[in-house]
Amino acid sequence: MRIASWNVNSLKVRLPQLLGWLASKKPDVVCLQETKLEDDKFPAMEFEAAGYRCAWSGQKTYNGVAILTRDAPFALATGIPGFPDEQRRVIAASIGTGVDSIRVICAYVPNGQAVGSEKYEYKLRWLAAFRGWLEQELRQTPRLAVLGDYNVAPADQDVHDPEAWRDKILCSAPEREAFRSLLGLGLKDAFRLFTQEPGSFTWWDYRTNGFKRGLGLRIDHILLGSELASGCRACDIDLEPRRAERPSDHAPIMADLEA
DNA sequence: ATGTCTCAGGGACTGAGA
Repeated sequence: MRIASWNVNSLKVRLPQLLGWLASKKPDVVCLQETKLEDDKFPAMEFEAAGYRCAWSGQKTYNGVAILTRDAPFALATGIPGFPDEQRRVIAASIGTGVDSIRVICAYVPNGQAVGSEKYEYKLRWLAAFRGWLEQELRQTPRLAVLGDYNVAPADQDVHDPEAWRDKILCSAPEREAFRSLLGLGLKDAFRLFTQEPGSFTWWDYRTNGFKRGLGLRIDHILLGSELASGCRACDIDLEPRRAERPSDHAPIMADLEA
């Protein structure tokens, strides 16, 4: 089973490219972030025609998340329990039957804007609440996969110029500590289960022409509970969509799981 | 490199957010 995550930066703009990518790469589960669509505008019909069932939680202009699955998703949940938030940033769904079922969480972690800003404080509060929720979910369902745009580059090797980014947003010590505390729950960073090329990134700033210059960060991640991690065969970043016309600023990441 | 892309409001362009 192949599970993927992609921050599409507007599902309206990226829908044709996403449909082409689904037909070409045939993932079984896809977590989307920054759909930027209100719920009544979600293109469920187009995805169903492509062979996917959907769960979504969106809003106007910003944020918005969705999960596409081959089989019908169940036990849907939106938002972090006990953390009231207007911003649509998380959705969870279960797929499969019996002992083979897995719990999928799709997350769009706040960007944080700048270290020390109000949005940064919100990001850290959000991540602390997120950790508490994942701890509960792991107790109920160890077969947990948490995919999304974490807006955190976990280590210097995930940054094209670590010195330039030192203590900057996406790289600051408190953000990295929050990410490490997720791994402390027993979750594994699927990408780092394998030998990877140096300079492997998932996001490049539009403004600096970052992709062509190799100026990227690895901020999109697939975290797996230990059981799923031990059955993970591969995890790769797909650069092809980032080379397309009108690309998202993010590339998709995909993991191949046993069963 | 205050660089680009996206959306909303309003009906050309500006401001938000990333």
